[in-house]
Amino acid sequence: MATVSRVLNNTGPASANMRKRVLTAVEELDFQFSEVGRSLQSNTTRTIGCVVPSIANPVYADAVQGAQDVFLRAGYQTLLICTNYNTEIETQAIRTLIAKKVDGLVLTVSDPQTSEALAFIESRQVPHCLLYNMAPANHTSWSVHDHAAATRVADAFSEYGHVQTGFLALKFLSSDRARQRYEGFVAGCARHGMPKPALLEIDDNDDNLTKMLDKFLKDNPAITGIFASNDFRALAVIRSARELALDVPGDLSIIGFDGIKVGQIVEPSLATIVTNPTQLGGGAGKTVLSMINGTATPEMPDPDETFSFRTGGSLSRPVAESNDGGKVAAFPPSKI
Amino acid sequence: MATVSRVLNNTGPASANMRKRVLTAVEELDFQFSEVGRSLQSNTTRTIGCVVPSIANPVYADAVQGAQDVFLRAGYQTLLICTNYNTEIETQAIRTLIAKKVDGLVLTVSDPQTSEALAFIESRQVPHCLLYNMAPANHTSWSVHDHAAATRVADAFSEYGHVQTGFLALKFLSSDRARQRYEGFVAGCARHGMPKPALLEIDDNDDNLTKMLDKFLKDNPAITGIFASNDFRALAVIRSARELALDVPGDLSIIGFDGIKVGQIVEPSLATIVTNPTQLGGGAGKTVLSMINGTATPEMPDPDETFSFRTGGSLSRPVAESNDGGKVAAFPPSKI
DNA sequence: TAATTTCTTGGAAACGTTTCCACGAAGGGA
DNA sequence: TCCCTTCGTGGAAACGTTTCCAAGAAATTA
Repeated sequence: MATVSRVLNNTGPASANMRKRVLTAVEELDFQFSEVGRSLQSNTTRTIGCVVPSIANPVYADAVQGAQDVFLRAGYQTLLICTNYNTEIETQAIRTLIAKKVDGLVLTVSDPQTSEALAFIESRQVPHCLLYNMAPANHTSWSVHDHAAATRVADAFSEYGHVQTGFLALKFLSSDRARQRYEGFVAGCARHGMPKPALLEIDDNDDNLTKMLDKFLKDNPAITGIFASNDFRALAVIRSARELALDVPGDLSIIGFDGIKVGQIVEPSLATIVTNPTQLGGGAGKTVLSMINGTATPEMPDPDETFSFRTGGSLSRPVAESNDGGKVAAFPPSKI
Repeated sequence: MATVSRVLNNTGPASANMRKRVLTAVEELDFQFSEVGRSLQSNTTRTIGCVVPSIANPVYADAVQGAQDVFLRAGYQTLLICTNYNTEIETQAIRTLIAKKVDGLVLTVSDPQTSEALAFIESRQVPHCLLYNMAPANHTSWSVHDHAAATRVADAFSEYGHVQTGFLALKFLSSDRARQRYEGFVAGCARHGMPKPALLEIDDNDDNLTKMLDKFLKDNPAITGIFASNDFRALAVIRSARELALDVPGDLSIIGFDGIKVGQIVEPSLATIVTNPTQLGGGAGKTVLSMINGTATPEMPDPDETFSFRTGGSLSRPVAESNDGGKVAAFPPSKI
């Protein structure tokens, strides 16, 4: 048995004869080591836990894929758990993953400040890296600098001559990410001397988005641009605007967030903040691996490089102020 | 030690006093069983392997999510591997998963007929269920009945008065799924007395789709409708058509496949085959669990219920044949 | 009170590895 | 030829559980 271990792992000596004997036996029995026994002995599982809210959201899906690729290349496998934005599942998931002795964790928690899961991880000293969260002290996180990105959106609206804008998000700005975006956007607007953006909060089922948008625009008639908290909602707003017989971008300009691929395929194309989920997921993955192996941690991108602004057909100067035709207005002013 | 095991697992007797002693010790030491030791002893890991090409594709992402939800509810966790359509990784992944002693497997392989991975699984007798594959003998699979669905697309084109159509797919119809769709579409067209659809094969990077589409339509001037092998490609075709100054659906009708959400948000909305990846993933998950527990296998949906056709603004009667305005033509004939 | 049963507890083996260590067989030098 | 070194091999312990079994304590019965 000891000999077999040595031969198959190429550790320690073995005569040529013995080597052959072992190998033929392995062949014959179709033998394969049990990783469970191995893990017990080595106290390592070559498995990384990955916890995200939902991979139905392409942002997380891409991030998970990015991390998973990194892990696979390094010989690690990925134990995936989707919490469906449920804190209990989140906590439970972490407990189980740690009981399963994962070598590390990549995770997006609902609220890093209060997360039981995160506290538990700390107490167990498991190598880990956050993803899409604001890192509390003593944690590292790969995420989009939401605040700065949202400020950039305000810049864009300002450059195109918009004054009164709106911000569309899920009710109660439920995630810390949404809050960051809202605050960044507010700050950006303030910096340009624009009035504070009006807040349009919606439910997740956007059945009545058109009605809500209608009311919102009637309540805030000066609004010429809306920043939606993600691209899907931005596209939904465009559709609703269409139903209200509003011209996008002439009557209403829309900017999204995330930079999903379809945004460039549709008409009008979507002006948006482009992010790189795969890169973030991969980065978080590499960070965890570096913690495990004690190697140098990969350098994180500059916060301001975690996103970029991409203009598109959904953004133009407001018609009322524009002195050229709608078609031309779809192009950015030369300065940009 | 034996006592601790009994107390914590509520198996076997323990005096009230002892019970308390154990529990306080557990509390004090923050003790938690190692699942590794447990697995070694019980020969079970409460882990299911899940192998798909890529979760960047929302179809697989949703399917994985569906399976994962089922597993989580049943107390199982999911070891996810994305193969990036690479057969070597596929084979390697399966080997490792089996070495890790997963209790079962849900997987999409590139070609079930020749898959080494699948053969390996069979030889090891691991409970498993295919997903989005045509099941070879002795295997079960949850998948869309691609052939029938594609036939349905031909029906739709026929109902709307189209005669010459085209089929757009990746080069060489690389997956068995794409082949099934092509064949089903061809069969459907034949049944309606329509000529055989022309085949437009593209690369994955659709930079030059517009050019290829242009040439394709010039080579086949009678074409009035295109069936794209998935929704993203359908949307891309719509964009390219727009660039070629073609009216969709007037000059060219488009039907997609998958039924992704954005299809309903964009303008024109996308006529497509709607599938339910979450349901399929969940079904495959339940099937594996039933194999593990020896319970009754869940009933699979009728093949013809694995999809439905949803019409949309991208499909109408061809203008040349239409005797009413384009707007009205966007609605289905009353018969449907 | 003694004998018998029931209840509680801890020892030991087993699961499948790896690693340390000791033992025996070669081989080389004197 | 004998001793010493080197090499190859297998025994044993350890990793953390669970489960079987035996032993002792307590409770019941005669």
